[in-house]
Amino acid sequence: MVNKKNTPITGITVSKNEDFSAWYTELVKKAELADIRYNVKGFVVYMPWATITIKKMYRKYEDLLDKNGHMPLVMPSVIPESNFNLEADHVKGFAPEVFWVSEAGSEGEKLAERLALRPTSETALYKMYSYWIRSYNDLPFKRYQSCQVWRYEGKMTRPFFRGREFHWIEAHNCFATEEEAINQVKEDMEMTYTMLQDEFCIPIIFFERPQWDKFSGAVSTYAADALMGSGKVLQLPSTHLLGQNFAIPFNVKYVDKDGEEKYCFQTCYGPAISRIYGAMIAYLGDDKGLILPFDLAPLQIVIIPILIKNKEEIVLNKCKKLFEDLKEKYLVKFDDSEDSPGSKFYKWELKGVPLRIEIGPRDIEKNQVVIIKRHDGKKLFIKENELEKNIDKIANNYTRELKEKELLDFEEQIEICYEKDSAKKAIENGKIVCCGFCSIDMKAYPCAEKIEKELGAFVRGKKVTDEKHEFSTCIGCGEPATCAVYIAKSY
RNA sequence: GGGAGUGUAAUGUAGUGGUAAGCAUCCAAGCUUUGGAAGUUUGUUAUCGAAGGUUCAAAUCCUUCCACUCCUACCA
Repeated sequence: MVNKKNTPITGITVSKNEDFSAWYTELVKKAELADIRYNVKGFVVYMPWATITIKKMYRKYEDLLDKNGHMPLVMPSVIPESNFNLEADHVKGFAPEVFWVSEAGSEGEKLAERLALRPTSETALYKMYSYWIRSYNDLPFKRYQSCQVWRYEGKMTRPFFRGREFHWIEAHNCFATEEEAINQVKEDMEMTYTMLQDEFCIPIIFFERPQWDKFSGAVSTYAADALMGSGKVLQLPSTHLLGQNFAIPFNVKYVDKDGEEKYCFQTCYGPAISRIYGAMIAYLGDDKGLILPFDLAPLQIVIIPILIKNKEEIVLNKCKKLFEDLKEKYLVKFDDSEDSPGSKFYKWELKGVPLRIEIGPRDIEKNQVVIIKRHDGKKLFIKENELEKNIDKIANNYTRELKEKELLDFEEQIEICYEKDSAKKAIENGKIVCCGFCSIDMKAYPCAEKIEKELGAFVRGKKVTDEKHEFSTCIGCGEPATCAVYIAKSY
């Protein structure tokens, strides 16, 4: 079969390297991940192909939270204004992006009290926590919910990355001591590494955010930045030490062993699954389309028959038998549609199916099948009698291979800088800058503002673990440095 | 929040005041095909983003709104 000149292009037409934005838009549309024709800004339809993977991601995350002692619950999606207003910094941070429900019914009757569509659930949950938590026997108290939240975003929305409605998990925990709360933050960070790096193949690094960049109402914020290559980072899950900032206004107290009433120490953790999905498909995908970790693919194996006139039956039978053998263990499809083989190859590569099995008359003569791996395009010829064993091996190795291929060495991405000029150059060269800073407290904010403006990049914070680099002076003001910070461009 | 652009069928487009709109893809039916995007025949689908306005006459000109795309700012 010969490719004709007027062949329509149903695949992706732009290169990811040359025009990332256009590439992503085409990927979302052509792989049928989201439909943006719903016509409400920032609200998109999640199509089955994305929804299946997102549900699998939720399942993995929820299993891990369960294992670490969290219990699931489901909160109402509206929050009374009086509740919402209880913690001053929190209100200040979130009020500009709240959607309000203010009337109801065909006459447009005003509600006695406005209801916020939750932008996050602290102020919904903690009202209930004050009922539920009575004594030290109730602690630690660990809950999570998987839900949608709404934020009235400014101009730029993009499917999965940033919507006015997004899908996440939020975990909200209460402890008797600050130390336990700090340990929870550490556990949250470990969970994040397990999920994002090991399961979803996205390289990340955790930073303690500067005080001016923390979650509204928190004592401190620890956020994972995904390393998207060429020095740019993307904020992914963050975990927050809330101290007693919410416990006091919401009256989240317990009676301790000594009979005294005490306020809890709280933490919250918010992995936004929809954004993680966006980051994953953006990071792993290539010019042919999606690439997915094996466990997360809606379809893991597709079998494509190569039909030659008068030899159809033997090929079809062989494919059917293989399909029957594989379907118990894997998500497998036998694509016997009328399209030509080539068009099927393109289609399933676009969809990111990890393994493609081709069977044609020539293979049957040689007692073999052809297996092609999506993530590296490698073609394997497997003898029929070794098929089962080999498929298991290939499937088991797929995600690990993908992770190794995509893992970035953080140290290779950074450049140590001692003054502004070299830092500026490093940022321009697509590096993450590591430098000395006066501090990450509010008093360093003017310093950060100046530097951020000059470099066109942001102070992401202090690295959470094993900082190796030391600096004597702050890159902004020249005063003695108290810490090393990382500066990077962000998406 | 600031800037630039776009809106005609499911999709991509032609159509710059005068016949309710042409083409291709998709989709459906048939025949011939099939080792990287098949060919062919027939058929279905649009009151031109929405609402006003100008005009004898509007997809086409004007106003407002909505949505989308890109850059910038912010967040998860």
